[in-house]
Amino acid sequence: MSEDNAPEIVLALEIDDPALADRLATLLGSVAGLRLAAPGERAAATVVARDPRSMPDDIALTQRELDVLALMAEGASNKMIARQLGISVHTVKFHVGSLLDKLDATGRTDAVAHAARRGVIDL
Amino acid sequence: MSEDNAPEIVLALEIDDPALADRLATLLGSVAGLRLAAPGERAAATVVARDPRSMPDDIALTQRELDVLALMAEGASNKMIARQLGISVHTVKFHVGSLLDKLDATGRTDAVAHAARRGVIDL
DNA sequence: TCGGGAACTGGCCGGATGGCCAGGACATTG
DNA sequence: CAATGTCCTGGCCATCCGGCCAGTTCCCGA
Repeated sequence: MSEDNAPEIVLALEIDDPALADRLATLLGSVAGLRLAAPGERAAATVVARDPRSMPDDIALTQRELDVLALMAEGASNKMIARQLGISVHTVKFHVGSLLDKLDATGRTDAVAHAARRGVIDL
Repeated sequence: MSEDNAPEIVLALEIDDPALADRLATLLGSVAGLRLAAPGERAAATVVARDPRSMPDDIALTQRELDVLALMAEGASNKMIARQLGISVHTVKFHVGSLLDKLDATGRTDAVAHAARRGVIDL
């Protein structure tokens, strides 16, 4: 069908882990319609992978805390989160407090930023 | 050779351009050893492409708003931002208000999340 | 059986936040 | 010059936030 109207897609790699980078380069390099970017070449898309070592130890968040965190990232207020999860505002505050503590954040905005930075959530 | 005991590499796609996203999804979806991530699934790597033309509106933020936004993303309170920028808390609130309006956010957490999503700031 | 963690709820309170009103200074552009 | 836009400041006020105290149910592991 559409082969010639679409030129090769140039992909750049930004992978911290050398092993993963090598595997991806091998896999992607042999795909027809794809080409890996030369150093400095402008790519249509970039494959990025955060360094797994940047995540110390899994920051043990409970399921409920993840629920609350996700809604926080949506900009939801405590009241909204409470309604959404069917719990009381007090309980939401309780979980938010735990989140602030575990994520070493000073406020909910900081907590979401930290969580996003660490890959705990995706914005 | 390298014994490929390695499982599939899960790839997430974050492509602004729907056409490019579709082409990449088709190409990458048929590569042995690769799998595209389900929505929200944690991926080993992410393919990103920010189409500069996809945000021509560029959400016209003034320099001062960008200053405030950056500090907000650091989790700074209005008082801290005021001290940092050498302006009054009222002025900070003013800029925050403009930010909330321009970014269509309900609060500072939402504003930071939106800005990060749109690539206005990097967490 | 006796912790202990997770989840949940309540009250209280100081401070932060955001919306609204008002104003002035300063530079760029028509 | 006048207009526009950015930046700055002030007050007022309803609401929200986060921290503190307290308690209750579960369920799991020592």
